[in-house]
Amino acid sequence: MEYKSILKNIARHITLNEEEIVLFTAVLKKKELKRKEVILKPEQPCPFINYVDQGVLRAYYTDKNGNENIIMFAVSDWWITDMHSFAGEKPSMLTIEAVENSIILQLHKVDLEKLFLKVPKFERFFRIMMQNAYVREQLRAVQNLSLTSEERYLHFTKKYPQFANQVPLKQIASYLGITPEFLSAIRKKLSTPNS
Amino acid sequence: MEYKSILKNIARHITLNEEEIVLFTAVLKKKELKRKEVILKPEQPCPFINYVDQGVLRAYYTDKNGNENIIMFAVSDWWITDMHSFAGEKPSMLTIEAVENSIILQLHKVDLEKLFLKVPKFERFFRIMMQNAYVREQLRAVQNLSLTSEERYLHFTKKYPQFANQVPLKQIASYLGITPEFLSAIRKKLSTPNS
DNA sequence: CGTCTATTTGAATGTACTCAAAAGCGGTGG
DNA sequence: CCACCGCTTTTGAGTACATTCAAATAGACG
Repeated sequence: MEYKSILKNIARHITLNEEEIVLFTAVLKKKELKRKEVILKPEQPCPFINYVDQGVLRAYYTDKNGNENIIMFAVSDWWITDMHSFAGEKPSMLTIEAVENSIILQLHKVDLEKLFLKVPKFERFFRIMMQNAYVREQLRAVQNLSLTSEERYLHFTKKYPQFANQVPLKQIASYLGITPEFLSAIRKKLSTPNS
Repeated sequence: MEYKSILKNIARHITLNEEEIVLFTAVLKKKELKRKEVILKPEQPCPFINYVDQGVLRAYYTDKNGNENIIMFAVSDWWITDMHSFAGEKPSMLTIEAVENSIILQLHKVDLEKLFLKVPKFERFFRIMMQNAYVREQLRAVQNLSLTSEERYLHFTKKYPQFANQVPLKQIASYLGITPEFLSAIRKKLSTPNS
């Protein structure tokens, strides 16, 4: 079954019958992405949300100096989009790109709006999903304000051990809001038996 | 009408009939808060969300060094809670406190759950509310990663001019993630006709 | 008016950045 | 299969941004 993992993801919060499953899966668009393939560029509209079936994606903001600031990673079983653009139908600020070869399922906004009307349970599902996303961001804000760079790095590797292996140091540094050089120095310090 | 502003807030996203308005307003609990009055302390459960009818509230995290890190402010017509604690029924990490004399309307979790069953439209309302909260946090994350302290301060005063007047400098510094001394220096620099 | 807290000032310090260059690593083509 | 290319990671020196600490000044509230 192609949609096994996304249906399991949905089932964590709402229960769908056969008919609803068909309605839902019918609007999903599967995409296979190659490493470094970009699915969203700044200034474009972002009329879809993406479920990561396999692989890793990242979303980043390119600032006026040309630096990439990584806002989030998404591994298997995560959802990722530029929510600001998706919800408000505004031009995107972010780039979304595959970190490695990946498979995603895209859900388009028009299809989602129809789905809300036909199967109102999905309002509940997305309410809970948004709530979780908000909580995650709020926790991240707490950590950025209260922890040092070293503590944030340790917390990151503990919380997302899969990322630490799949994602280059440079990108982890960007996510943590520090330079790659400085993260390299932190790693060195942590690896030397403290003397 | 006591509930005029909260009903207008709701009406931005869903339409309620007379009966639904009664059901909703019946579960709201009005509270008058004095300056510095605390409505949530760390480790307590947080079974309510708060609508700010008048005044200003702040939510902050107290780290292991005893420093207060302000996560958010809420002025009139905003909602505030420790969403991590509210949604997950976990002990709170935050303190929520009135910055000045305020009036809030509290909505308790059990009442909200009942409301979701009786009036499913509220799932939609809170879905949109969570979505907006998530977008706000994501924008803040972008700014924290890509702007300097000075730029963040300017952005803050532009976006929330009401806060800059109602909230002490010390708390703005805490929200921006810098020390009061340094914010004072930024202000001084900005006020001197650049020479 | 006096007390308490917030803000400003300045000096010394530390954290993290920039820039430049070397070393490592993976993929590709000859 | 090895040599080369491009990109990532490491290293180090010098610098800038932001903090800590201490003390003076200003403001707010009872």
